[in-house]
Amino acid sequence: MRASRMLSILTTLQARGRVTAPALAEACEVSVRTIYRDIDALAASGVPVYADRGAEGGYRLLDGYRVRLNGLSQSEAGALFLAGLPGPAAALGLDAAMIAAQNKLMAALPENLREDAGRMQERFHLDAPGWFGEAEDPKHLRAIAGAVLRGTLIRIRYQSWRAEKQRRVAPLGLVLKGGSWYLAGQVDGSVRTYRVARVLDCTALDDRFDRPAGFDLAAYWQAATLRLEAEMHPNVAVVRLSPFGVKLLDALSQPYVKARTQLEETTDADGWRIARVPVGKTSWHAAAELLRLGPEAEVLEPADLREKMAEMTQAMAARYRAVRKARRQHTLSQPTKQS
Amino acid sequence: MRASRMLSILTTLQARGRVTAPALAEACEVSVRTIYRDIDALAASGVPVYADRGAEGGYRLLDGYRVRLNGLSQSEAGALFLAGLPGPAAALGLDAAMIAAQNKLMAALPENLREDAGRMQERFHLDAPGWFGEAEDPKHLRAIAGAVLRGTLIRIRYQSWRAEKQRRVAPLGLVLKGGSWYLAGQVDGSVRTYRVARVLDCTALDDRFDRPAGFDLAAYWQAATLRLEAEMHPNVAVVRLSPFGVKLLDALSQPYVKARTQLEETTDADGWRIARVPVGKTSWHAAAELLRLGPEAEVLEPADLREKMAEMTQAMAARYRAVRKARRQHTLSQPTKQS
DNA sequence: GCCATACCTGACATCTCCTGTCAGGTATGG
DNA sequence: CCATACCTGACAGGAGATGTCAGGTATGGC
Repeated sequence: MRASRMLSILTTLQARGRVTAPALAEACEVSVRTIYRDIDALAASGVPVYADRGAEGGYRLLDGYRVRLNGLSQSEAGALFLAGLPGPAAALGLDAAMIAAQNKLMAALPENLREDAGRMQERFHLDAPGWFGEAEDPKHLRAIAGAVLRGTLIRIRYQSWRAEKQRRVAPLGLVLKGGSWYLAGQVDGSVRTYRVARVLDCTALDDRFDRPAGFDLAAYWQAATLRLEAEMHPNVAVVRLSPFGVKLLDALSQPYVKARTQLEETTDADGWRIARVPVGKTSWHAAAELLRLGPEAEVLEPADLREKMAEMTQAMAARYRAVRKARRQHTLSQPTKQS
Repeated sequence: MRASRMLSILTTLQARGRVTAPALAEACEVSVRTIYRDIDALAASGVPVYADRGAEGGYRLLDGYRVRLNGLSQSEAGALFLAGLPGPAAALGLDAAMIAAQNKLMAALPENLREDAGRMQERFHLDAPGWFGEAEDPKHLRAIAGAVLRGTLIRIRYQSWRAEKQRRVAPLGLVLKGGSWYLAGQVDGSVRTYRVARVLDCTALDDRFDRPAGFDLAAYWQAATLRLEAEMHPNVAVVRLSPFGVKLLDALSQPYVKARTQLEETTDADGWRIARVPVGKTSWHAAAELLRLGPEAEVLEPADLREKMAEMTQAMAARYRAVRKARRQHTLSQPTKQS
């Protein structure tokens, strides 16, 4: 009888934190004296059980002892600590919680696995923003995160690239992409993506919403990014490139564009090649990308883009030429007065 | 006596996996029969202990039961599952291990915390590459990761932007930045950064190395990125911008450049403003960035960059003008024959 | 098919330990 | 001061634990 009772006491202490002897006596249907004897026996067996006398008293286990993790393999233990996003956790106000949780997790691991886990933790690092980027810390991230977890509606005032709008949104999930936070939110039955940094105001509502059955954030995000990246490059420019221009395009293009650029194998008499390059929706976007290639590229099609390139390059050349002439006349005349 | 023995048996089973009755009997200094009785009692108490008869037999606990996590707060449990990098874990060959570990961790959580943890897991997502970027899967990542964890040297053949080199490296840590993997490695006493995708060959050596005392990967990486980002923009261009040019610069620049661009408050007679913009080390890099602004910007200094801009814009304008003239002559003459 | 190894069970004699009650002490917070 | 909780020793009575022995079933390796 006693043996199983002691197990029961241990389990109860692990699960409930602090329990009084009278409570344990009632649960086990024995006297309080017996419980005191059992607690003595547990302590003698090595279980770090502690007592608090007085009102608000009772028995409890040493913090940390309650946590015990066995049954993980070496790589499993290490993989757990590959995870760990100090930056995003801090952005969400969870840095202290994460540190505490990881400490407890570490303490719960057997000694041999603790070393493996620690090694993984100190030898891998995640730096979310790309080069020259910066981690965002949007004003309303925590409020939105809270609503995401609670499953309650929010009302946001949002600055889209066209205008300012107000929306009542069901926040389904948050995504961190290249250092920027995005909200996947449902409005009027469809799921949309909002850049959290562009949320001007956010009000948490008490109303709950029905989360769409089977909503898969990762799958939604993958589809959404493909769609948006395609939308940002709806057009294709036919461009004639010098050999150096080919290299420049490769060096200056992002993977999305690189992957979809079609370069002809054949060269013309001058050694130039034709390429079909995805470009932005407006002629300004498209022109900006292609202007970077300087005189090593010539836009052939579409005609309006070609015209735009011609206009812009004439204007640029004229500007530099005008200043050159003005400066040449200056050097021929008397020195200008300083003001 | 029996009660503490049963605790001991339980602890042993949790720690060791499978143990035979004779072994337990020896450890507890009782007869095998008594152990059989104790196991019966444990099972009766609800502990899921299982027996395998025959050679390679023994007692073990139900898998998963061995794992038990208490003592975490609600936010701690959630924060643990904010972590979780399926992409990088897969790249390192740890996806299966991570899934298994997280399942076990989840199973070890008390019921109420399991819901919180699951909610965090399904409502937050990390997409490491920035927009239009792609997740790398470098050929030698796993070999390098293995050496990082073992603390053994590697010999790599590396393609720097200048030439191909061979190095004997002490791999100290791996960093994932914006979807790309970097190795922090020690060579000849100093720590350097290598892009893992540019490693052409990697040979793991058996030699161990002394890890620099107190090496902090996160601190090293922060310093290294600041240094490299500064190195990539060693110069400053003085640029005159139209009102639209100011907006273009803001829209097209990355945060690093935006943060360090100095825009004068005053405008000249035409409404244009002077800006000091960090630019690349070569005139080509610098020119490529500024050409994107089209005729809305005019480079004033440095003189050589200005000269470069003048040359390039003359050349570009001439190219489009020449083709225009050629096409105008074509339209005035008889239609060209199709071949 | 044999062997070694492991789990499994009942019976029995002997011995050890567990339990509840009672009384009185110490500690703590309201 | 009071209520609540831990703490300890003494005692009578009762319950359960332990080791030995014999024989059965199951499993993998050779």
